[in-house]
Amino acid sequence: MNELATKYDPAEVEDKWYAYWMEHRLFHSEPDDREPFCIVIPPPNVTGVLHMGHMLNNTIQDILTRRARMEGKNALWVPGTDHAAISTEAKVVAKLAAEGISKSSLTREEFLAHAWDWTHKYGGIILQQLRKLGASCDWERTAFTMDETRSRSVIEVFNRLYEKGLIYRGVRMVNWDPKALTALSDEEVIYKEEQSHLYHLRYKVEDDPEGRYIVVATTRPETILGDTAVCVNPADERYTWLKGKRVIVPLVGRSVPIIMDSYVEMDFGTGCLKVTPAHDVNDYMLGDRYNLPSIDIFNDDGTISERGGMYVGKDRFVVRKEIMDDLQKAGLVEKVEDYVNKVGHSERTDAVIEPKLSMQWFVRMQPLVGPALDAVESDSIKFVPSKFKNIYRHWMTGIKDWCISRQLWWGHQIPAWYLPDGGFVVARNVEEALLKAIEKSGNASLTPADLRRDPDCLDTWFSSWLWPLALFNGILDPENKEFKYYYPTTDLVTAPDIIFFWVARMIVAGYEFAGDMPFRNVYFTGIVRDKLGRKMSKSLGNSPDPLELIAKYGADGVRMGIMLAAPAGHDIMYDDSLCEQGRNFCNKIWNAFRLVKGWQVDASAPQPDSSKEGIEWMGARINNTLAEVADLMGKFRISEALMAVYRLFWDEFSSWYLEVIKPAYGSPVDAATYEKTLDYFDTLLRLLHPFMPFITEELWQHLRDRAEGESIMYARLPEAVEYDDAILARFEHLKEVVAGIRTVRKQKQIPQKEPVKLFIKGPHDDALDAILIKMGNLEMIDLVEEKVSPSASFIVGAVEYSIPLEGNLVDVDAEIKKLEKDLAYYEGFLATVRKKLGNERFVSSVPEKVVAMERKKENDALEKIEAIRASLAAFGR
RNA sequence: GGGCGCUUAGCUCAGCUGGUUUAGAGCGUCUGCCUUACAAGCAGAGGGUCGGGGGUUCGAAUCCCUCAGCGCCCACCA
Repeated sequence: MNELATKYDPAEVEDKWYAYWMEHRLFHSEPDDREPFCIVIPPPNVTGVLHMGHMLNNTIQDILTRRARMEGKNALWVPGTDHAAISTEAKVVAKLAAEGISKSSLTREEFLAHAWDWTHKYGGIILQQLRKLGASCDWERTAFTMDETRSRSVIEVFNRLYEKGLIYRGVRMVNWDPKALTALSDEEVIYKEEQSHLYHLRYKVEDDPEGRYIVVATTRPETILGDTAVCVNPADERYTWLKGKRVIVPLVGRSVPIIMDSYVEMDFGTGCLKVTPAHDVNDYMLGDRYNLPSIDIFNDDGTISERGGMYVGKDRFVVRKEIMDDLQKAGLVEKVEDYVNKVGHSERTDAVIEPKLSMQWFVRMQPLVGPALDAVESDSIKFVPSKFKNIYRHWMTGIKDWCISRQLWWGHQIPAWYLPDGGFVVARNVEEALLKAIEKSGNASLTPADLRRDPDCLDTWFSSWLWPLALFNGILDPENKEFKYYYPTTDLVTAPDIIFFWVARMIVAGYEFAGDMPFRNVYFTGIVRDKLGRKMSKSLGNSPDPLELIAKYGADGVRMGIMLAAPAGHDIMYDDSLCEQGRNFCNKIWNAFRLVKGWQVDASAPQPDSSKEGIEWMGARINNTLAEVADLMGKFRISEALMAVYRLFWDEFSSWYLEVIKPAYGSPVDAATYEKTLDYFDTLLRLLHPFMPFITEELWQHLRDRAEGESIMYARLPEAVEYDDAILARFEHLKEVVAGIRTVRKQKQIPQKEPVKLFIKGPHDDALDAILIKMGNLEMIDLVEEKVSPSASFIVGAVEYSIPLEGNLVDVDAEIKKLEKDLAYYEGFLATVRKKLGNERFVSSVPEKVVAMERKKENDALEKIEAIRASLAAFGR
């Protein structure tokens, strides 16, 4: 094995092992007698590409899945993609536009053909990218939110909810996206603070002999075209004289009534509110209450319509400027103030949302949320971190109806058919619709051609919310074996920004359609930010390309890098240097392997005592970490678990254990030590595998002879067994002694190769003497009553260690200074301990255990102080 | 305007049902080393009094109050 390169080359092994895992179908899972473990992937947009958020998210899912598999569970990670209605349709529309084709010139079928072409061309790229990461998804189960089973599930669910009276169709004020030309749900509107203006406009009082006017403050002057009233607070004495009067809308010249409603805040703006019922949620409410006409002045794309009467065809933001110019010229502007307000933007297109009155489909959510709320409240479904429970509860308790219709073609078409003479039926297909239509209309001569299907599609999330159910066909065939085995799934890993869009709704759907939770634990990742704390985004250009990172650092290195940066419950401050650390760690593992496999083994060689001692310690140390990692993983503290393994491998196994058992150069290692070392290496690789699948498979395969088809993926993770804490404590003491010797060597410039003598004064445990001699390169250890001079000494615990030196090498002043510094420290410490112990109330009111601990501290400090004093005395102090 | 969270070494974070040797880790920094597994490395060292202030307690990074800064979620003041 000596011909192995000194550096690990990930490119050489990653594709090889991924192909091997695929070839042997090692990711595939079928129901059996084992305990199931299941994760369903948050389906990425079918035509999307991998970004850092996916990297984080999927690395975590893979770690959880691989670990469960190695714990002997039947682990399944189901991959898939989302049709992403709005964003995919927008991409296809843009692509067609580039070719000079407008969507409106196409039939629905033609457009969908283009959309499917696009999906087949770009769809699944992201899943290929996940393979580069090492994702152990069961690709045989890859699903799509618009495939046959998922589509039928969506239609079924729509029908069931409709039959229960939980889906209705009606005219409501909805959020309109003038760019995507569709209605949106409330959740798809992002409110952003914007620097804007508050325009104070003059409305003349109609037929007023004195020519009086009132001043109305608005942020949207262009909407005066749709004004149908002006409202003041009835308690506002400034405006009592306006009662019963009418005012003239500036420029427009329309006469509108003054209405009085306490909704208006007297101390905001001028206390006068213009009312535009068609374009503002609150104005709509006022219009409703006072029976005002509603004038919709906008076209769907945000330009002014014929009904606006002026500026027809111009964009709303252009009109805002123009109308202000015209108002200015007409002397109808009182003043313009700077003003910061919140403006709703489309989550997908970023277009400014226009409140719009329109006919849409809605789900009544309130009757559905009960069990979902209770499940999280009672921790039946566990949220990690738990702070998201508050956010969830707040949303659920104030939940509003969900607008599910979208004016798109790409998606699940709403299963409603309109009858020729009015009315509609909801059905699972056109045949069923026809039967229902005939029954409803009493017209037996109806044919499918007489029915017109609702052209709109459903919100993407109306299919996503069924994901864990529909993946196992749990909607259409709830008694099937797979659904019964894998559902409820185990963990869900997702970003917190889709808690309402997706997580909450899945929980609702789980209880509504299957009577059970969709998953037991939800792990919310942080948001990946750059090292300046900015969210990674395309527009900022601060997001590295994950595939380039993998090419540079290896998939294992990148996985480790991102996990090191991802403490539970925090955003991720990502920096390339973390991947570098990951890559370096791979190299460390690689070289440890080169060392061990490079040894000659001599079956007849005796096992040195130092190796026996080292083996005993390493066994305990590994068990210690096994337990720690199990505990941390159970709490989803994944980066801490990784760090524990990292330190075990690097600091304990490589820096200590391997150095302890390493044979002299050119000498063989004894068989017992060698075998035990391979065992330990094997265990460490298993412990590492969920985090770094590729390098661990590569080395595990080479560590011993493996049969074709064998994989570390299915090697069982050892469970921690009992060990003696004293072994660990003893070794920690030894490390300090060795470090002390090294420090003396460094200060006195004594090379490691030159053996030294070590004199020990104080209680000495000789259990690790063989290691001490080897690691310190000691020619002898001697227990003494009095310190030997001249020498350099150091104290560990209450034991004084000294190395005799040529007199001229001893810097007496420095030695004394150091000892005095230590003495001061321990005397200070002793004082604080004694202060406690001297306190009546402490000794009488505190558990005995605590007092005993303080007494031990006191005792240890005293011993230490005594040792230091003795040392100083030897220098004549 | 509500609600939640955060502020601990240069950086990123543990510790927080108060007492586990007058604060821990990784990275970075500094000082020696190209010592035949690894310079993507080895060995050693330095570094914070726990955002400010007040309080409770025998004892507080850990509990309470308050101030400041940062972040997130929600909300119809145009």
